[in-house]
Amino acid sequence: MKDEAAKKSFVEKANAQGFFSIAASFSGKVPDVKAAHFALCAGGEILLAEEADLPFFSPLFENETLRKVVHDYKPFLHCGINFSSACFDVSLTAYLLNPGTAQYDLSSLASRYLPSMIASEATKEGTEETVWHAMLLEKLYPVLKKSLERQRLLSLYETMELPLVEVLAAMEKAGIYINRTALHEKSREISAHINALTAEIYDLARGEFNINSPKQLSSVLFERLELQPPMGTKKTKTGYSTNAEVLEAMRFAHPILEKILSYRFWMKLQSTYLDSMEELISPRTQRIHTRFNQTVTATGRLSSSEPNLQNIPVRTEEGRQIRALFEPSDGYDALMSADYSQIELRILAHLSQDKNFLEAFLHGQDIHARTASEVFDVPMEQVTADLRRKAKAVNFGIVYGISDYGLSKDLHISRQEAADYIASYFEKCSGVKNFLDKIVEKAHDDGFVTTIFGRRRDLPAIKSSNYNQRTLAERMAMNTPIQGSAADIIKLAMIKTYHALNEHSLKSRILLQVHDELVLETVKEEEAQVAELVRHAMENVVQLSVPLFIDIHTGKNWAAAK
DNA sequence: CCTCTCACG
DNA sequence: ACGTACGTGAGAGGC
Repeated sequence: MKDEAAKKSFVEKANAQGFFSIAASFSGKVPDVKAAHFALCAGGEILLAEEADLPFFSPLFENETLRKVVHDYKPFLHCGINFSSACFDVSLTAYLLNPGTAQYDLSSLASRYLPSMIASEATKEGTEETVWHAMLLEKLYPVLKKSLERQRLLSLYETMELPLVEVLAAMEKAGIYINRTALHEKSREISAHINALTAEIYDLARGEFNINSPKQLSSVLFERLELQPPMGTKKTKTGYSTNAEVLEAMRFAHPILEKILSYRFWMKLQSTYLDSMEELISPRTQRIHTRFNQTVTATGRLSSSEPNLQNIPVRTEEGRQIRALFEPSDGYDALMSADYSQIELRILAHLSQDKNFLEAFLHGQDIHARTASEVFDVPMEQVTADLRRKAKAVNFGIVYGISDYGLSKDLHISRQEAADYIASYFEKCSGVKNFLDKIVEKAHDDGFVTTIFGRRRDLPAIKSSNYNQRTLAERMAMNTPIQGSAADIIKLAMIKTYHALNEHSLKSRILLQVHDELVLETVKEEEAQVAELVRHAMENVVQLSVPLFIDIHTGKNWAAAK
């Protein structure tokens, strides 16, 4: 690396083509990621470097006119290497080009986008891996860049996905504090519940068995106890399904059923949210550093893993006690939750221009009550809680790509009744009906759908002769522009919020994103200012035909911030 | 490694 | 007559 001549020649080649690639191997976990060694490539010329050589490279790295081509930018940020807007992340661009695939590793991308590359070359052995990666990156760059431009995805990359990486890295680095003592206490409490239920279940089953095994449970319920499975219960490979829906439907047939449901509930909390969470507390920071994955979902949403902090319980009181374990870390006073109100239905209003939806949101009405009023033909004042519940289910169904079967199952009504609701809905909300018809037609014609911001999802199955595959693709065509536009909006809001907090030198920071919600930790003196700043950023990130609205709550823990 | 189940938006 | 709600991640069992 001390070879000045080699470096000089490398810089010349990089300058001549305006870009160079960097592959690195990383070690350690967030927030202690270290880059072990690097391979740089420009015009086929390779430079190798260790972390100690970084100062040597800083003029090259900091040159904003030179594009740095990498695969997976976030780990670079985690170890302090920032390429800002001059970064071309091939994993992100490949994701934008085809968000439906699971594979964005370099070998897969090489075989997909470099047809001249022989299969064996895409996973070259023998050569130092980082060197090979740097060479692949250099070849992939012009191909991916051209595809991105051709599909009008470059601005989405530059204004949304790339700037978001820095925000996500900061959130991952911050982590969220979990009260370990309270977690142990909760775990002991739940273990007692589980032990008691286990004994009762063995007693009622007249023998011991593994309650966690659907196979064994099915044989106990439907063979030993000779219980009758509810009509239409699905057969799995090993017997009748024993899921909550089945057990609920037959819950009064035998006292064991309530016990099983209860056992399952506590077991879920214990194994998924208490036992495994503890193992993921960083010994150094005492916080949980989830990963926010940017190239996973087909719609543009983020996902969260190790652990997943986007599915922490909230719908039951006992579940909310798990949420209450998340607290502000040292030096912070509160957690703040800011969530979009009905963002998907507001997007539906915008995309469909349906008169009822536009009017409801422009007048600040309760959208489900308004829907009930229309569908069931009663004045707004006479909408009962039950009618509202039903209308809410229909609205959800619309967003998912409705079917009478799905709605009937959700509401426990007959298929005919569900079909009647849908027919009435489409009669009253003809704008929505028209939009859904048009988007499916467009998907058939083009083979893809797009969001408000131009994110695209290919739907090749829409031409399938297989009924299941084709109708699934049609539902995706209806759902993706809605779910994906919501994802776009909150991503932009995160970028805006993050920079607004930085520009005002505020200590408060974003910790989590849960699809339509941001969770921040705040200090007392900043609370009012942060609330105002977050509201402004989230509500004004885009101008739709209807206003965006967020609810903000602050508390001593995540459950209290609701 | 796949299946089943269940937590979230 | 057919079988379907959209998008995720994770634990446990069992092959």
